[in-house]
Amino acid sequence: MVHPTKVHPKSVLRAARKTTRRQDYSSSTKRALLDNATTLFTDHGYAGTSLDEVVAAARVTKGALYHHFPSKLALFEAVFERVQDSTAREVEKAISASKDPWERAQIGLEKFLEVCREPRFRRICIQEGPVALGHERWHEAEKASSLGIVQRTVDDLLADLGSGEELSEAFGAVFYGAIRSASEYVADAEDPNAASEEVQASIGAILAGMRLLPTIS
Amino acid sequence: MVHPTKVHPKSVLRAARKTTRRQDYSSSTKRALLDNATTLFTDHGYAGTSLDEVVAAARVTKGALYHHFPSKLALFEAVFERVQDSTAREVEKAISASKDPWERAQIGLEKFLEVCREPRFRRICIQEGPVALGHERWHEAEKASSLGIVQRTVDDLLADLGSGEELSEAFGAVFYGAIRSASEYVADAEDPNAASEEVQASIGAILAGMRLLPTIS
DNA sequence: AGGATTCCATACCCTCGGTACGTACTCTCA
DNA sequence: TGAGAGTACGTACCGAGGGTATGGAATCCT
Repeated sequence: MVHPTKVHPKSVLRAARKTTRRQDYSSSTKRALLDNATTLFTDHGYAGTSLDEVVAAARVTKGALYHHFPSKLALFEAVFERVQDSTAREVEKAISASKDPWERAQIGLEKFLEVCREPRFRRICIQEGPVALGHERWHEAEKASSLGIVQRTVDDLLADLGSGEELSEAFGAVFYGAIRSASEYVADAEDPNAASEEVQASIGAILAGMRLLPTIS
Repeated sequence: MVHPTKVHPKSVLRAARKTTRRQDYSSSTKRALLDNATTLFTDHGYAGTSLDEVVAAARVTKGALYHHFPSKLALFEAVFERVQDSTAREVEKAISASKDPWERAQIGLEKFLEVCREPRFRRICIQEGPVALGHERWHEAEKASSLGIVQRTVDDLLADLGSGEELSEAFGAVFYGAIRSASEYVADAEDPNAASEEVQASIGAILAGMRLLPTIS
């Protein structure tokens, strides 16, 4: 887009520093808005948090908020994507430790349950997400993130079994729902550690059973 | 609570007819409110429907609404419970056709997926419910309804296998999540009939695998 | 018959998302 | 280096919508 024909020396300096002080301030207030909005959305949900609360927590005014985000929904969307990305990256990184698809599934499940212990992802991405963004947009976003990870993992399992590929998407949806529900079961439990073990044993049993099947159809 | 010592002849007549004309009018407008609120909540969600729309559709005013329901949330709650109850009863009735736990599971799943083709239950009880009522209240309601059915079915399966009872609740949560997610997979599919078959085959495979396990732990 | 109660309408209040506009500060560029 | 342009906000206000207060008409009780 930008085609500077001549480069001013000062511009060179700024190109080295990459940002101006002004931009630093700006991105700092934007981060403050995102951070505080994240905690407020996590605690009170989308409809339950007012923008006045957000800007007060970030120590700015609505003018600042609406300079950075065109609407409350856009603010939530930015929060949503940040939480989603960080979670997905964490799980993906843990999974990459192994090559065996069954081990990867187990590691991924364990890591996912661990991440969900903190309510951020559960509340923002699982509970509020589909309602605030709409089921359509939410599903698209999940397909590119958590659901995508589950889908690829399931595909690997089916490939290892050598059958059931035509049920790939259905299995992906089923397992994703199972994992989501499991994360809430763990979060609601009085003893989350024990609950996590239970859930891992349950899904582990399901996977073990599938391995025993001669073919899947 | 009520201990009528003497029964007035007129009261006897009303006891026979069971309701007065006035009560008929009242319950009629209440039903109109519930019906229209149900379709509006289904189409636009909880936050997306205004009470003005509801009362306009029911051809009454906010005075009438607030006479019957103390708040918007209470209105939603009434709608929620009605949809939830009718759905649960339908599934329960279908399940009762068989005694074999594995067959009951299959029948229940099929019926549940069929019921979820109509968006009422999905939107109101699955999507909006937890956000509008709060996760706590929603989970309690589900435990007494759909989740309860799934839980009892799962318990029967584990009992038939003769192991895994200590994982009962975890399995219940996992399967319930799987089924919920499956219903949305079916609803979003271009060919819901085919998608329903896929999902039933997937969960069927999972159940078949579990039957092959010597023990579950 | 007359008071009590139910059922509902009307008018109003308050919160909150969003907009219009003003302003101070900074960056650019001659 | 200083003046114009643009950025990053702050302030004041609007309108939609949930909720309330009040009143009245119909009905029920005795």
